[in-house]
Amino acid sequence: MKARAAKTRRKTRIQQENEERILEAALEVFSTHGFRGATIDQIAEAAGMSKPNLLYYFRTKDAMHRLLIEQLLDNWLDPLREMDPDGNPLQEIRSYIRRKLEMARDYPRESRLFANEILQGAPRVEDVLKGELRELVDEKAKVIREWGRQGKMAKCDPYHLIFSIWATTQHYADFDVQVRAVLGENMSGDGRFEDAARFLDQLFVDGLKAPGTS
Amino acid sequence: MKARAAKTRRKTRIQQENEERILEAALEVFSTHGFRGATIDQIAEAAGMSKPNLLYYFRTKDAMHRLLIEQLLDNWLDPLREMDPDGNPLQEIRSYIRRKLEMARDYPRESRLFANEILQGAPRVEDVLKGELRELVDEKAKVIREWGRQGKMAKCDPYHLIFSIWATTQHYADFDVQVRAVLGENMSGDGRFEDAARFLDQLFVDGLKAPGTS
DNA sequence: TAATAATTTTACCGATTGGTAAAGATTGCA
DNA sequence: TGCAATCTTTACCAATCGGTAAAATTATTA
Repeated sequence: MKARAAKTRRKTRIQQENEERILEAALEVFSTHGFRGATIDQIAEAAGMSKPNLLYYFRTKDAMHRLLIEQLLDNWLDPLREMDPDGNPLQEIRSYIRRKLEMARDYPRESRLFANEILQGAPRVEDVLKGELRELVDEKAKVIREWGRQGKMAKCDPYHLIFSIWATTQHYADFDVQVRAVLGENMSGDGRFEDAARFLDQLFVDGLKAPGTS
Repeated sequence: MKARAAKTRRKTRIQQENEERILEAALEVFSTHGFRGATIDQIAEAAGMSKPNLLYYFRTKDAMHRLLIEQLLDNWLDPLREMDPDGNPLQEIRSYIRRKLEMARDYPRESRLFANEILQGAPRVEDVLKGELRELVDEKAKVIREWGRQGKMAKCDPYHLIFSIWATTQHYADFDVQVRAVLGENMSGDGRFEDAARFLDQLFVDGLKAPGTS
């Protein structure tokens, strides 16, 4: 071991590459089988690596999962954070929906990883939900309620509005198989995405206009 | 073995009771861990039964899961089937949402079982999705599109409308942990349910009124 | 280039997995 | 009540699980 403090030891090129490959493979496997359903052997094979070699980089199955969830939560709340209290309400909601829908399109595995975690009781993220997430939602709920009070949009329950936006957008990632089965495989992903965006705009944006507005 | 044909042998009282207990336990375990994450030992323990004894009634893990999924799909499509082409469009949509929401409240484990299955690629129900489900949705989509054409409700993409109803209602079962974390545990389940119902009515029913209608 | 650090492989471990064989206990019925 | 059918238990199995030890190999650097 070098004299340099272990905590700050720079990452090797090989280490960098392999950790990336492993996390990519782990995301693939965890997102489709959940934590308990995933096996280290599966992940190792997907990463093109022997199991002991994988375990040289991540000492436990849990370590991989924990890191993935951590990275995920960082990005997951960003779109909601960006909702601007001083912006145009319906425009802000429209942008939020659009961003969430883009995430469902571009990062479906991350969405499914999260869905699996919640579905299975959120044993590894409960504190984040009750802490960071709840605070952020409380804050934005106040903003939305104030928008309603000022007549800038329809009055509605802001919590259930946010839930509905989460549900409808993430649905396209989490229930992708079902969506494809119903719409048929012949329509392109982009086509589905545009149709969904148009419908959700109509539902949420037109539907939540302040009464009496054209 | 009796002379009576094996296929039509009547079920014993004990058999009846134990199969029920097993399916109840299996639903509990499968719905929270998914197929691969669930173990027969877990199910047996939840059913208060030894593993070999359980396997006397269901010869494989798959057999339990298959039966649960089968029973589930039977009920799952009923609310959509009940949507009446000759009824009042917005009232029909309102009732459909209400029924789906009630199912999410009363049968959350069934909802999570289904969600787990879809999330994990629907390996065991793909044919139902592409067959029965798709046909039913196609049929109802035509009805909704016709309602729009006749000016009885706003014109919108019927497929994405149905997806949105599924997503928003099932969200309360599948993401229950998250909903509770955000809303706090102090609100009763009934309170949450009523708030959700009110919001979804506002979003879908008010939001989809025909343009120019009061 | 030699030595040292980083990486990979081989061989393995005890625990748990889904499932079986067969003996033992219980039940229902003639 | 006796006996066959049904049910339950005990004891097991091979395969897979998450993870380890340590030797063999490869890359880095003084």
